[in-house]
Amino acid sequence: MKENKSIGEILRENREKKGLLLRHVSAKLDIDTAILSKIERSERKASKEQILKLAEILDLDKDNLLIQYLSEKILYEIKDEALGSKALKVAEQKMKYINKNKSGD
Amino acid sequence: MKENKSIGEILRENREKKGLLLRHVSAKLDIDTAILSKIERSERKASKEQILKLAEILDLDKDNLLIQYLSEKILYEIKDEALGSKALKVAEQKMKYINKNKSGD
DNA sequence: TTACACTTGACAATTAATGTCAAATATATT
DNA sequence: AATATATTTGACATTAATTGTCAAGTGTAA
Repeated sequence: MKENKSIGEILRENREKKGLLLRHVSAKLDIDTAILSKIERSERKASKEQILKLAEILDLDKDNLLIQYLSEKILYEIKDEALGSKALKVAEQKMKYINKNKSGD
Repeated sequence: MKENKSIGEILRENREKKGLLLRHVSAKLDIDTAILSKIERSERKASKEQILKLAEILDLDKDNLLIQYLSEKILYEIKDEALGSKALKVAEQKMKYINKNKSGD
């Protein structure tokens, strides 16, 4: 029941599945291979633009990849916080509230 | 059923309730009044340290204030994202997974 | 019109994010 | 073993975001 892959793992798996080298993909992203290597090993974070480009290059679903990316960003914010779980729940509450009241304002 | 106050609103309300001036509180925080003014009007974000100090100064529950603070930080990350809600849900899933598997590792 | 609290915006300093490059490590292949 | 290729590592440069100061402005009340 292995279900939790990091963005980095997803990117590496799919790059290798397509037989692409860091060199090939990083060229399309217009960055050094070093950075892509770090992104795949979760040593650096990608930018949103890079994620979208990577989805194209690797034929991955953009929305899915973006959701994974954003959720990692969220977790990064609270990773060292004892109250992280509670903060997440409150954020969801607020989100509901915002969405409910988002009309002409 | 007004339930959603920003951290800034909470801070201002409680500062005024105690009859304190920006000058008084900002001195304790060791910052310019301008910044505190901006924090209270949500024009700037406070730091975690400032939030904890403010909880002390204003006699507010630290955990509560911190949760509010963190949840705002989370929302800030996804405020312009169409997929924000979904990302939040996925973050919660991942959080559960992490907490479940956090033993000696 | 003076006094006081707060706000605004231009700017400076500091810190974090994002990138390059060259050298170090694998891992094959000859 | 030696060469070739792919990836990793870390020192460093550049850029962007955060966090702050300061001085002038606005609002309100004595």
